[in-house]
Amino acid sequence: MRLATWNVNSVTARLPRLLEWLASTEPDVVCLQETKVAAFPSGEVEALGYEAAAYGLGRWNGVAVLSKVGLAEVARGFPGEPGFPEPEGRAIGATCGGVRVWSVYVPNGRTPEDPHYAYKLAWLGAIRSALADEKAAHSDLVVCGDFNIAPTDADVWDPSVFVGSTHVTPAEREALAALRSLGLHDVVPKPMKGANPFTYWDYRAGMFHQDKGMRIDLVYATRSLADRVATAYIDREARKGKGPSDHAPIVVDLTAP
DNA sequence: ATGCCTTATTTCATAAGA
Repeated sequence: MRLATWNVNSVTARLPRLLEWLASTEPDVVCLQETKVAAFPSGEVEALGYEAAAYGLGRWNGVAVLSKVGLAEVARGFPGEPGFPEPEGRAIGATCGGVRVWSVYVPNGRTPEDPHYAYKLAWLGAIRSALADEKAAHSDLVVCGDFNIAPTDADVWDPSVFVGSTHVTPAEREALAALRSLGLHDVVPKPMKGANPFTYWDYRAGMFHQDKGMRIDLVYATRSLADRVATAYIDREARKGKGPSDHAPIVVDLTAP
């Protein structure tokens, strides 16, 4: 099974590139974030053989799961999920080919002083509880998406730039560790060029070309799935050229169970 | 970088992103 996750930064703006990428990469299951639509373009991906389940409430956020291997038990949001204060489209779960898959878009946090930061930590605490239940119900569980946290200082291009910023604070990293303590393992993808497994580069100032990026898109999988990882890579080609997302997709190939 | 791009919208300005 080929599994992928990609923050597309608007599925509307990215639709031609997304469709081209799906056709060439041929993932079986795709987690999307920041779709930024209430009405997902299901017909376009269905034409490529995918079923689609989406959860988007407006101009911000929005997540989806696409699958060629079945799409069952779809859950939009999770029990106890906080809002800001209203619900946001930040998590969707589905069972695809026997694997329980969640696509998540963790709140950004903005700054450690911002109410959005407290919301981020509360949201992470709440999804940990929900994922504990998910793991009890599904032996093969994978949580993919834009976590908006760099797990270590090696996951940002220059730690000194991020001192005092969100995405690197101890509380955020502890929230990630709490997810791992459920028995979820960080599937670190290989960069296709250079040494850094970054998945996001700011649009400005040639950051991508200088490889000044961050690893904030993560794949957290149960041991059962992590042991099946044949390869995992960051498709930096998808970050190139005209009209890219500011995130690159992660592609994970799993051997047969 | 106190916003050097990009997105969508309550558009010719703003909010948000990380």
